[in-house]
Amino acid sequence: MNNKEKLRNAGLRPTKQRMIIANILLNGVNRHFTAENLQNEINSSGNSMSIATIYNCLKKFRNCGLIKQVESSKETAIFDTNIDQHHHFLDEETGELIDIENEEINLFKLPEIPRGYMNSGVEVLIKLKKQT
Amino acid sequence: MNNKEKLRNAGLRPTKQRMIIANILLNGVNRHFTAENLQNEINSSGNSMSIATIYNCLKKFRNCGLIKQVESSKETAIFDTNIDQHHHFLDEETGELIDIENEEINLFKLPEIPRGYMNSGVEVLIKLKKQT
DNA sequence: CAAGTAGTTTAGAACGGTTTTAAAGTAAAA
DNA sequence: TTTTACTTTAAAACCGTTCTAAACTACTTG
Repeated sequence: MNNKEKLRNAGLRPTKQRMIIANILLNGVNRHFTAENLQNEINSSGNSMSIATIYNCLKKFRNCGLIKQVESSKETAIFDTNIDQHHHFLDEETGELIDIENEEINLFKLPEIPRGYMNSGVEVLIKLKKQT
Repeated sequence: MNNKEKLRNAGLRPTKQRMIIANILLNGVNRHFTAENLQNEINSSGNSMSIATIYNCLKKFRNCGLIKQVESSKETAIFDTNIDQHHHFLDEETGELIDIENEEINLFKLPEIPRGYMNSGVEVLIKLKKQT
């Protein structure tokens, strides 16, 4: 399925701007990025786009499940093109994230989900520091 | 050990402001809170404190290990008086966090830590949504 | 195809949480 | 007591993100 179809399937109009972003992000190579990273990439490809549009687009993509947003206490929002359930290493010094495939972690025992709620995803974060 | 001693042990001068905050936070009852939550609490106890001081103090407390900061993609920083390794439920709608004791989750298999790094803490986040 | 309409993009302003600044104040050391 | 280093403060600055409202564009309907 091409990116135009992906957008349509997600209920999004394939505008020029969304196609530029989809072509950068949805090429099968997983990555982490911020809105600013993406704007730099758009600029250096000879295009340009308002930062507001980039945020709008990332929010729409996220709400449609085309990308994910990572839970991280960094000041800037970090997005992830890997939408499968998976986990992360976090380099606490640099903030860099490294993917951990779901199968690499085995959660043997989980607590009872509070009444009235359902589990909507489990994320494991392994914090790293430089070896001394 | 009283709070004055805790501050001294952590290498922090027990100033009036730090004592006010320590007395609120370090009373053995675990909780999550933001800088603003804390300021409201200080105000309603008849004291007052600059928001800059509150941030300074929370950062120092965190760096000394007296409190933790939670990994969360909320826009405001969330702190936690529970400094033991533990995990969280996250209500995705409200952002509310609920503690999960370390023993309630059993991580059966962990991935290999990247070369040159060491594991400095594992946090599991179980995202919750309202049952339909 | 033309006209209408609903959705989208934009620059710039506004926002909100956090950090910086620089001056005044305080704790500890000498 | 005097000195020194650290701390607090209000206000300004900062920075990532969202809002505004006007211009624009994709799609629908005739």
